[in-house]
Amino acid sequence: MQLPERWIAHLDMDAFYASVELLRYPQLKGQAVVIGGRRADAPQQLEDGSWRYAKLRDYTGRGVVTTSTYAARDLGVFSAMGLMKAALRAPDAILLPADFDSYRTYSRRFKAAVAEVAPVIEDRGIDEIYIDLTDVPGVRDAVGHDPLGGVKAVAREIKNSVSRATGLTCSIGITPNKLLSKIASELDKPDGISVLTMDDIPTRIWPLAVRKINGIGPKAGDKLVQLGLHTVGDIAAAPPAWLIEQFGDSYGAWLHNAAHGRDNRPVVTYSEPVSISRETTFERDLSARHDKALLGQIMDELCARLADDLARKRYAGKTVGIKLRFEGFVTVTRDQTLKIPVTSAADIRHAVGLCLKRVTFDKRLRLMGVRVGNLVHASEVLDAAPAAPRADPRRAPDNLSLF
DNA sequence: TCTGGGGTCCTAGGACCC
DNA sequence: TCTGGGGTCCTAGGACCC
Repeated sequence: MQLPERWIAHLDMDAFYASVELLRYPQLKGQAVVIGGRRADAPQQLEDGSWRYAKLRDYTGRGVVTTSTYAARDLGVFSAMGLMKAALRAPDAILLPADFDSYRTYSRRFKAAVAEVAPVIEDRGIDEIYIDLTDVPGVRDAVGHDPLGGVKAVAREIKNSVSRATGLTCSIGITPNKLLSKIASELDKPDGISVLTMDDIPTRIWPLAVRKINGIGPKAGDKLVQLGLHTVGDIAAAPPAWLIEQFGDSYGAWLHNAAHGRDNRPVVTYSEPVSISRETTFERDLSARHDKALLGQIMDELCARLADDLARKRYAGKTVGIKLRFEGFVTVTRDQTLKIPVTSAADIRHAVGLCLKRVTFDKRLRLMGVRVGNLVHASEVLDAAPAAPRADPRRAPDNLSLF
């Protein structure tokens, strides 16, 4: 066996949100539970101390499944599925609203627990991370005699540490790179460890569906299947020149490399945010004419929350953007880059007004969002700089006239 | 039964400058 | 007096991910 230059782990918490909820409601263990919906759906404790839960069948609205327990998945309920659709498949499943504060707490805990064993960690969101194990003593020292054994022992150590800190299980894939590890962590889920070398690609990776590769989404997946390529092995066997013809220089070449398990991206332990945003989907579609006041109010609220986020994270941004989604799911964005970075709700709201002027409102709205990009640290913004044009609080700014 | 909210990255065209 | 070639910034849309 050719020894890899790196050992990269991908750690994925098992049904993370649902598992955190089961710590709070252990009596639900084994049941079909779906996370999603509104705060109003939170369980209520009755006088006799027992709990009353919302059932999926009683849900009405536009929410989606955030996560589900494995019992719910057995009934065909998966992440991103509309709750109304999920209710058809599992009407008796229990519905719990998402509690992101709690999930963030457990997220910090599990990452700290991993860092005690292996400190080179790349954050990939609330419930997964990449870990570079190459220089972890238990891995490095085993290279000479039993590399795979050393890697597995460290993986067990990480899982034990996570379990002690959180009471939760996770699945770990360990391979020579991030691409393969991401796939490997799913091979033995939940609570599993999978170690793969490049030699395992033909037997363990090539039989998998093309969508198992991180970076092949619904569009590329459909196109590949349309072209007769169903498995990763099918892509690997395709002539690279043909892939490039079909998918373009960049993506075509990437597909070829990915199918052969090649990926040299480093584990990145720190990154600055690029943008911060807030958006909301309405309970019912709103008319720019009819619901003007309400839309103006919602936009004010979004700007206020975004300004809060910026202040809390100590960022300012030079580009303000809006996102509008109309009935029919047609999405439109408009950006406005300013001379001076903004932080205040009023300055954001003013720039939003400039963006809104460039949109035609001929359909009802389903969603509105605000984003601030081109971020700079708040400390780098000169207070002495001339103030950006501000909305006069005594008068409705003219941009409000659009709503 | 239509499809949340928070992100990143890529592409492609036009403006503008040298 | 019909028109090159970069580089960079801005904008809009879209794919993809958790």
